[in-house]
Amino acid sequence: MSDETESAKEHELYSQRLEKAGRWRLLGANPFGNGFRPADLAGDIARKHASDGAEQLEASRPGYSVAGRVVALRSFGKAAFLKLRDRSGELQIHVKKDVLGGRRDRNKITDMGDFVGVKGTLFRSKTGELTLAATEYLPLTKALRAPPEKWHGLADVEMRYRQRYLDLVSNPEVKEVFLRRTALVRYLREFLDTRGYVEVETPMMHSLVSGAAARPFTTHHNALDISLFLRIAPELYLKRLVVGGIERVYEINRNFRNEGISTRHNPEFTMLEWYRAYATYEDMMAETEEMISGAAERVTGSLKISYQGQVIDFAPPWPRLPMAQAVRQAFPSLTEADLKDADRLRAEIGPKLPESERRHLDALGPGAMLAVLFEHGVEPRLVQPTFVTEFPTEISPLARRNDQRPEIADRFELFIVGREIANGFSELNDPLDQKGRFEAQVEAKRRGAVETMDYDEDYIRALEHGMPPTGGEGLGVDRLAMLLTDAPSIRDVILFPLLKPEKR
RNA sequence: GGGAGCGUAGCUCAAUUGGCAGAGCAAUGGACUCUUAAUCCAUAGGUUGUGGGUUCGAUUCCCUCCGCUCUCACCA
Repeated sequence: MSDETESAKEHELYSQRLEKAGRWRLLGANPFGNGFRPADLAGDIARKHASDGAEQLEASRPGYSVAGRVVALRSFGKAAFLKLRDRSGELQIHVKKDVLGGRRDRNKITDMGDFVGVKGTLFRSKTGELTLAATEYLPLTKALRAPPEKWHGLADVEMRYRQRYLDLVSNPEVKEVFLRRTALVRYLREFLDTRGYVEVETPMMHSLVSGAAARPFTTHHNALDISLFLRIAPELYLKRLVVGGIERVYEINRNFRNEGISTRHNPEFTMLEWYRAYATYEDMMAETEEMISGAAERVTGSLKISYQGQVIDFAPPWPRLPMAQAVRQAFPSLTEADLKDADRLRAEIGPKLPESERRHLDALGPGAMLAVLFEHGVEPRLVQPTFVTEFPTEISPLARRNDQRPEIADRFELFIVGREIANGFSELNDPLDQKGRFEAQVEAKRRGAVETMDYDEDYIRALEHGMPPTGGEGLGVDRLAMLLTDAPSIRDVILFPLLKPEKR
């Protein structure tokens, strides 16, 4: 540790452990050695013998070898109990001087956090705990830094995110959260795979901004000397694949959006997008109900979960709520005709918003204004799973127009605990209409809007070759993981959330 | 960027109206061959985030800056 910013105390603790590593070497053990191959797993042993009595074990004396991190250490000078943790769980180890003979000092130079390998026989201690009595005790890796406080664990929020490895060691429940997230992703893949969807990987570096309303990160390719954008969505590439005949296709991967960080936003986040030829947005809603309720059941064991004190019931079917209807319920003074009048809507919501937000309203048309009223008046109240339907076409540049009412799109969003979890629609496969929508986006960008899409000529060309009628959807995997793990912040379900670089 | 809060030993936290900066864990030395946050004795560990101000005296009150958390905005 050559860091100048370290305190004298840190240096002292580090030096002590480094010195002990040297003592390991004197005893013939490499403090960073390799080659010990445990035959068994601590947690498996504990489970296998959970109901075995002391006499039974005394008679059979089953032998095992395990390796793991020392997470508890109680020394008695000539004997010690320590607790070993490996990927399967924990097991207590008993080390005795008279058994280890000449190597007895090894337990004296073991610290919390070290990795050791142990061979021994199983017995029950006087207090009844299943314990492996060491016949061999081998230091494997010296931890040169001490773990966090053993009782309270690591509490500093920043340190937990920045040094996630310590968080995982110190707060065992954190590992459960991430295992559950992994189980969720595995379930999503399985769900789609069994329905004939093909998983693909499309570019993350785009030369155009497309597929969502967001500001991109910019990067640069040296050899080609071109600017590239980290993708904000894979949407247009996936639909090109539907054009190409991959009629059911999905991708689970990262999107990058250059925006603020909050408990619900990380600049890189995981999105599932899936597309299904010959499906409508209504089919997608049905599939979403099946997928998410199935995920809840698989991952939590129940269709009813508790999220931050609220009970969420995933049992389908979920209500379909047209946006205009929802807004009229929330703002009873508005008439049917008012909903098509941008100025009337502005007058309704404007005074309730802070100045910083109000000035963004001026350029918005009636569809976008309706969405603003929805976001403020309705969204936070949608606690139970709810599909909001009949989105204005104005804010849905990639979605198919409704046949009867061209001002609305065949689109829905799924809300749970006031958050958008998924967004799906019948895809716009009319290249002429799509052209016009892109042009409107370009025009908006020219007027100064920042979160608009570029005109994608190749995508238009693809549509001109013919895309079958298709339903598509995007689902925020992190946000769903939050719900299913009862996590208050998106940072709790992302192993390494974006942080400012550490000041040195 | 706005607002609120926080910053004390390696970790988790105390410190009365502004009056000598403390505890537990971890560490070091010692005792202890059945512990479960082991126990007991002893030791060491601090520029109270930074810089300034008020005061006889500041962890405490005021200001600057830095960092973090929450929140609003941006954004799904």
